[in-house]
Amino acid sequence: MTTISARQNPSPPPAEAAAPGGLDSLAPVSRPTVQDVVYAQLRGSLIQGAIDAGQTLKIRDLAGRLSVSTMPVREALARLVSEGALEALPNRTVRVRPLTRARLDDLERARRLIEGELLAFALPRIAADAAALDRLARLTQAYDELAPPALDASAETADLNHAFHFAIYGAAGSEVLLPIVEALWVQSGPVVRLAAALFPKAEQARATEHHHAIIRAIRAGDAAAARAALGADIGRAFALVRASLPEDA
Amino acid sequence: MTTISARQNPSPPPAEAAAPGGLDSLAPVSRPTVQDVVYAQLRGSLIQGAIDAGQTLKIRDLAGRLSVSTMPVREALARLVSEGALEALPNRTVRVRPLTRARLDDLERARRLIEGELLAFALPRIAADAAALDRLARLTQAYDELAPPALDASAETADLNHAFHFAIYGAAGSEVLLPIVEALWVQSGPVVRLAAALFPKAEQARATEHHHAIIRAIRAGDAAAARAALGADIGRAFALVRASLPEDA
DNA sequence: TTGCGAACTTTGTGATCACAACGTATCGTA
DNA sequence: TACGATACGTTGTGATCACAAAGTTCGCAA
Repeated sequence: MTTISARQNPSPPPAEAAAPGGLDSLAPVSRPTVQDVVYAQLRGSLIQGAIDAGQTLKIRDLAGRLSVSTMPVREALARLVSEGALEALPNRTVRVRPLTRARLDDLERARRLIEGELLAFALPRIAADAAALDRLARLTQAYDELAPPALDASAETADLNHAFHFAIYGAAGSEVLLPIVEALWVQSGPVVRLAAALFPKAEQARATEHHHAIIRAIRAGDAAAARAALGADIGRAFALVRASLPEDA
Repeated sequence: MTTISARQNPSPPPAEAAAPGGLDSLAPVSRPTVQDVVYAQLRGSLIQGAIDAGQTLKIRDLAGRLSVSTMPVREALARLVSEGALEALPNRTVRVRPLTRARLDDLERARRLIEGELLAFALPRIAADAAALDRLARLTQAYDELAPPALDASAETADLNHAFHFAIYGAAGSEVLLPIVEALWVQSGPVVRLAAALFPKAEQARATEHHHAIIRAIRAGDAAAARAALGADIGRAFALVRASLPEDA
């Protein structure tokens, strides 16, 4: 797997690629730490459903794969557990939360509620912002062009879908709700993976259809229609997974 | 401050207080770790608003106060940061999130939305459960009896208020939304502290009035009225803090 | 053959050490 | 006197070691 260059590695210093011309990026954010990279890596894998539900994660194993010490890994795992993406068993081991019927319903309800609220709040702001509307249109177009050939559980479709939704949610400007929705998406990782694997290829087009409907509703300033389209988009994946749940609960 | 007995302390083993009669508690949960205790301690302090907004927390300082090593403290702090209770500055230091006008509005909106949903979902379940109704009634009664003499920011009133609300929310049975609301309450810690300090003592009675209204609405099966009463209960503290916000934003 | 127990392995948790980055204070110089 | 640079202290982060508890496997006895 990918190797993360640790800070205190015996390897020579990476020389930091000093900005050739200007004042670097002058962004106030400091250089990301190793644990941030580990966290982002695991989070990305979870959000794409790259790790099977129910699988247990071992600190030393992950540390070995990523060529870091156990320290950043355990902190990253702790963060993911507290976000609900992973589950801490009484054995002190952590695993990807398994999908049950009750959890599926619960997740869908939470996402419809909160994402619907963010959409309704963002709607007038986006409608009044030509640049934001343009960005959304370009994202759906990219999604359209990508969908037919590579409609399966590819990382690109997942990323474009994520980008589209969060371009909307971010416009709501809620520092409180946005990270909550991000956490819900991480928890929904196994759902989107299953849904993508289950969908007959012809049906996949419906996803972008919902996106188009959302954009139309935003342009029309119709909050109810936008919320309905978003609900259909969310419910699509959940309905399919729910129908083919192999488990009992 | 309180001292937490660490697992590997040079002190003699605590002998574990073996259950005298039966099979221990036979609960499947393992003994809480040191970091859990540290986390619970900090979380409780935050939820009661015992730590001022904007104050920075230092790992070694807290470790010294609690008589533990830095290890459990940094993990507990990381958990609280990922829950949004604390804020990680680019300096790598963490502090209690300061209250701004925008954040206040944001928090209130999120709480009204999610707690209202949980209440609406729990309402028919509670109405059909005599024991649950009784528990709520007893909690409000305890709150009533406590309110007049010790209405200030005492830990007891905060705990009883917390118990009342989460007795309702827990009945909704949402494993996804419940931890989210818990996180929102931790984030609201400075608000309730400020509100309790600001309220004229005579006005404090209104809090229990909202609780009574919620119970009446539950008994009547009136979801709209229940949601309105809950919204009034939540909005009460926020309105007062908002009116006396010393900050600019 | 099956059930139970002991020894080993695995794995998470806590402690301690080392290091880098940031902030501050103090001293020197213009 | 004021400005700046350097040195020191503080603090977070990562690595490594030590330990306890849970899980696993192997062997022995009924």
